[in-house]
Amino acid sequence: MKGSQVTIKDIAKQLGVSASTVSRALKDHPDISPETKKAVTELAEELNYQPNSIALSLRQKKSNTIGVIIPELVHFFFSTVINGIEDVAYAAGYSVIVSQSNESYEREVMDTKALFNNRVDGILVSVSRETENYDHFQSLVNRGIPMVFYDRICKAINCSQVIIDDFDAGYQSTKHLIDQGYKRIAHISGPSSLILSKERMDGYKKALTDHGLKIDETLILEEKEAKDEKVAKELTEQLLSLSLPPDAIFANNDIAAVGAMLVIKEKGLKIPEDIGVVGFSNWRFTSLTEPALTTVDQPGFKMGQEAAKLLIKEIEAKEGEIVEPETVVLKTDLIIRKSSVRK
Amino acid sequence: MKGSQVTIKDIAKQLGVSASTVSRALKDHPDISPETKKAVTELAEELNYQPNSIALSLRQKKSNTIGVIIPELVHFFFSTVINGIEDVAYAAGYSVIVSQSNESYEREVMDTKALFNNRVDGILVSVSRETENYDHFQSLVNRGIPMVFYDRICKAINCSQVIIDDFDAGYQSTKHLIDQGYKRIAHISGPSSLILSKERMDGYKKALTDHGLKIDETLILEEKEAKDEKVAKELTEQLLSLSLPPDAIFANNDIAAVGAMLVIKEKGLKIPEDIGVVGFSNWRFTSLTEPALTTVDQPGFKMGQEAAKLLIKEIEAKEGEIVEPETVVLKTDLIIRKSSVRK
DNA sequence: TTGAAAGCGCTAACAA
DNA sequence: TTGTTAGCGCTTTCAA
Repeated sequence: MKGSQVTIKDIAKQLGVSASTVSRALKDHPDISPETKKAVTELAEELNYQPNSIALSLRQKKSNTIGVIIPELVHFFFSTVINGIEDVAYAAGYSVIVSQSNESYEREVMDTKALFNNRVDGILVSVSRETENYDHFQSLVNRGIPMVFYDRICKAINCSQVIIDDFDAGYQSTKHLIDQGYKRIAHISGPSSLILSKERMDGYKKALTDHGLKIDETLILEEKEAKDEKVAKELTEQLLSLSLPPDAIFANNDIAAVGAMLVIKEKGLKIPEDIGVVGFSNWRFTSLTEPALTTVDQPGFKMGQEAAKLLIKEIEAKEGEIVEPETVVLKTDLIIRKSSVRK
Repeated sequence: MKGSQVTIKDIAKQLGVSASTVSRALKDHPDISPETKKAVTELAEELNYQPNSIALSLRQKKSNTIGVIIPELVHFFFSTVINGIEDVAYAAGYSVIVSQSNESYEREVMDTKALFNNRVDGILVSVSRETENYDHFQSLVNRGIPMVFYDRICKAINCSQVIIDDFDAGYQSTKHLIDQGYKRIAHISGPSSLILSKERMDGYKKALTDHGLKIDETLILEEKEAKDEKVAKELTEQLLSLSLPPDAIFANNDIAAVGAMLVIKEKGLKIPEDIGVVGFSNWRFTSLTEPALTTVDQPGFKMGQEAAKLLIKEIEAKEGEIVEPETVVLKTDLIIRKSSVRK
């Protein structure tokens, strides 16, 4: 912010007019004479005048910035979401500030406050794995800050949200395994604190019962802590050493899927012949290196776009106008390769 | 930015003092009486007063924000860099605005201008693959905006920079292959527009000549366009169909390495028995799913930290003080697994 | 120890 | 058609 910038005053002085004239000329106000307009715009061009967005923010009480709280940037899915957000935000003239909670409740609370202090016009949130208390969000909503939840939503707060149809994803994944003739389908689920974990599991259960299979609770294991290669492998070990082991696994995430796959290989079993695996892939190249896995593809870019659109709509609603919270539901795709299907 | 915020004026009015007194009390100015101080801080607390950072920015001509230009967020390496940047920036009281160039020169130019207009106090840059003209950076540097380059640097501009010792990485990677007895080592290199591509290649060449091996230009292929699975596979096909094919490949990046590996497998060859592969891994789980690959691990987090430190040091240098550009060089690690080494 | 006033860069109501 | 003035929220010099 160094290197003293050209201001409206500088232009005004050089042209011997007032600052307001320059201001008006620059925004093509109808009152200003064509000559003045021309002189102003030309000099502005010449001096490479750039409006000071901070002064504008102060004046208009609007920062033209949106804040994003994201669990972790390193996941393909989430970084893709950011791309979608930027796509829409930039086009609408907003800057984007991204804060990572790193799946920590404490960090999330700090980030929320920091964004608020930075006077963002609105916030996009995907809650951390740890979060079970939502006061930090509610208090901002109460103050009238527009907020939209994406992916990891928060039912307790009445805001717009963009979600993936996780029930359907769970259902389709499980059905895909059933269709190939697998009978004992296990599920490695995500932490029960996340709504989407429950949705996926419900989809899984519904698919089983719809197709005349029983729900066997011994085949459902929860990955409680953070996603971790070791944990995923242990859970798979546990499943495979059951007296009645599963013949297929529906994994809640990429690591769980890959962990399962590694353990299965170690045991000398083959995918998909001996055991079928379907997993969510937050991770870019799962299907590139692991053609035997069927993966659930999540529409991250689209999700980012939709969330940003909703937020900007709320931000730009006229004062007093009430915006009814909306819910956008996006479908996943099942990426099936020949080599991931059992005949 | 809605929900009218408590201001210094509000506090002043309620307490029957002036705004300047409140301002001073809040920053613990020695002139203010303990009683006033107490009254002010207590009321501020009660009303949940938060200083308006935009007004502060305007007043102090400092936004306490740093801008980051990054080629693509979806790569593990780059998102890790962001983590490092945030780590240092937040601790020092700075916000971070991230812009992705998506490896596009045009986008990069736009991003640079946008950050400047947003009045960031300084910019961290990793140049896009396409960039060959650096005027957009030079003009900001000329205006006195502190700028630090990381990873993909720009020799033409005299700024601080944080780089990876890519020569050493190329050397070590190649040496690792030589040590295992491979004789015809190919190199899939990155675009020659990036300095680091050249460095890696020079390291590769030096390792060969240091160990009595000849440089065979037919074994060196450049991956010109964007990183792409298909291109990587084609290049490998090309290498393997040479009349004198290589017995090892040093790949410039993750995709090239994985692409090479896939083609090798398709041909019925084995890694590392028939052919050795070493690749840079910008990608999180290469070594998890591909234990046969030896990977070069790049210290992204550290790089982000160092770059942010240098930038903040420059930003906070006293007016007029001259900060000599510094270069920080970080070493890579070679991640070698038992299964990636030929006996 | 405190207050008044000016000003950061910009806009907009009001006046001319 | 243009200028004057006030003010967004804050800090700081100068005066009291």
